[in-house]
Amino acid sequence: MNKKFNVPRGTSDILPKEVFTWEYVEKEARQLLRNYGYNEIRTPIFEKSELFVRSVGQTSDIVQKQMLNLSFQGFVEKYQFDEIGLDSGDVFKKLIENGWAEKISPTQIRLKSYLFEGKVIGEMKKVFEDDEVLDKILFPQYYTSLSLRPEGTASIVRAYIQNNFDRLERLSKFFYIGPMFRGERPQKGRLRQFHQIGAEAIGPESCSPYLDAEIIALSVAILKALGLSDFNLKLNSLGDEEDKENFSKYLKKELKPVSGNFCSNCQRRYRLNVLRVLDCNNKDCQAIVDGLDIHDAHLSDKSREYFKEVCGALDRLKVSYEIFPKLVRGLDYYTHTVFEISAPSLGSQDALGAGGRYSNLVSQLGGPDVDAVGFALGIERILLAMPKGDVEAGKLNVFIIALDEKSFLKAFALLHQLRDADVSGDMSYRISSMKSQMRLANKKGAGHVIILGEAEMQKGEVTIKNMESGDQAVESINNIKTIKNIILNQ
RNA sequence: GUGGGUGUAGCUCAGUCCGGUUAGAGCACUUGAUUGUGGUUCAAGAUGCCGGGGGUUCAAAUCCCCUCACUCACCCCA
Repeated sequence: MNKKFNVPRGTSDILPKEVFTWEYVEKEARQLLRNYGYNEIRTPIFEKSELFVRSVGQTSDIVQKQMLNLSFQGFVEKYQFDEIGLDSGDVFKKLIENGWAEKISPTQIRLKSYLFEGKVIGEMKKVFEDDEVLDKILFPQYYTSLSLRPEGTASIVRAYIQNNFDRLERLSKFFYIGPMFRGERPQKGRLRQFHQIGAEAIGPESCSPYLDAEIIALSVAILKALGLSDFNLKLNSLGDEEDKENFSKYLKKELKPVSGNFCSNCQRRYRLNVLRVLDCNNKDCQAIVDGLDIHDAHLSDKSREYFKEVCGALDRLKVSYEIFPKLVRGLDYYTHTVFEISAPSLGSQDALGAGGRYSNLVSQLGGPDVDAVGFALGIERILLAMPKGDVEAGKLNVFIIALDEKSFLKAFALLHQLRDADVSGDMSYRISSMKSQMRLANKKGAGHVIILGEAEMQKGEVTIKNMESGDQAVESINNIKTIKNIILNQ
């Protein structure tokens, strides 16, 4: 016997009976998104890896260990400095001067492991003052390859910039529905290929607290439309870039004496991105952080005012939320408003959706200096949290039963005439007993059955049976219109 | 990357602790219950490398070792 294949780990087939539910979710979401003035955009499911490195953030777990790199012969080149725009002579000269030459292997693997041990970044920073050069040396693969998208925002922003939307309109509102990919260990509510519904509002006029509120209200509205009610909305503001910077400094200072007590992850976070220490789940880390009394002191007056307006707008829309000063999110691009919607019923992977504002991402990716705000919802998690009721499966209008060879030919032709007239129908392609064909018709959920046998053939008629009432009618086989009307109960 | 759990019929599982006839159940499937009429009921039938490899034994689904897959949790996130 030949080898039997299974789906790759962390992926799954969405089978026909499940697709009805998926279509329902997508339909409801599309409807609402359009009601709110968002238009669908479809971007490739892979992009240059660098796009994600620069948007999601080098220090994020997504980039460091979850990105699925595409590699095939002739595409991922052996790493060469000049391919990523570095002068190799320059780089090596500097490295040799600083005694680093022997630590760098051609593939950079050794160097990367130094980074994860946290030993290298400070040292290297002294050698290369330019962050981008350092990046290219440390993560060359991200500058020479493609990756499956781990999230949607980066691609949308890229498309916004590439297509010069800022010249076209003052505010662009996009939504997307599609698969995302992360190389994590799968578990309940976490897959390597998962699907998101997301929306982004980008443009010079996107900096309004009412747009923050709209985005949050919209994500809540979609969940409610799908029958979800048991979820919590956590809200926070990180402030602008400067506030974030100040907050980081403040945290570094406050946490310095106790930083040795953090879990190993937070040891790294402390050095690379202190904010992330705040949402660590480790008990010890939480205890340390809880002792800090985090409030909104890190926010400038302007940022605090903005956040107040967002909250006010949400109040007006009667969207209930809870302010969570420790909510920081794992993607580096967020500024100001961040939010997360979680469902306690989901277990450990409880985030149904999340989002926030990202004021600097568009310009960071080479676009105009415009603001943006958005959210993403996880479809699989929505499905897990949705009330279990069955979504109506597609039913057939008619099932045609042919009882012998001669009637089969007529039946086959009739079936196609009806299909062309917008009647959904099917038949058995094997002539078997009336009983078994009736059973089949019933299983397919056919509303009516057309019977064609010797008796009908002689008179040029068909028998039409209503499967619900059991009533039968006889009609001329040539009278397609009347047959159709009976079948569709018109 | 680190732990725990589970792999037996198409599906959901019992049987494993304490080795012993022919490995079971429910659902699903096929056929039938007098001529060409479904759902409910009844009857009959088909279905298994007991995840894979190795070992112990007269004898292994059952005990031991290895391995693979799935799953849950840590981590991280949607």
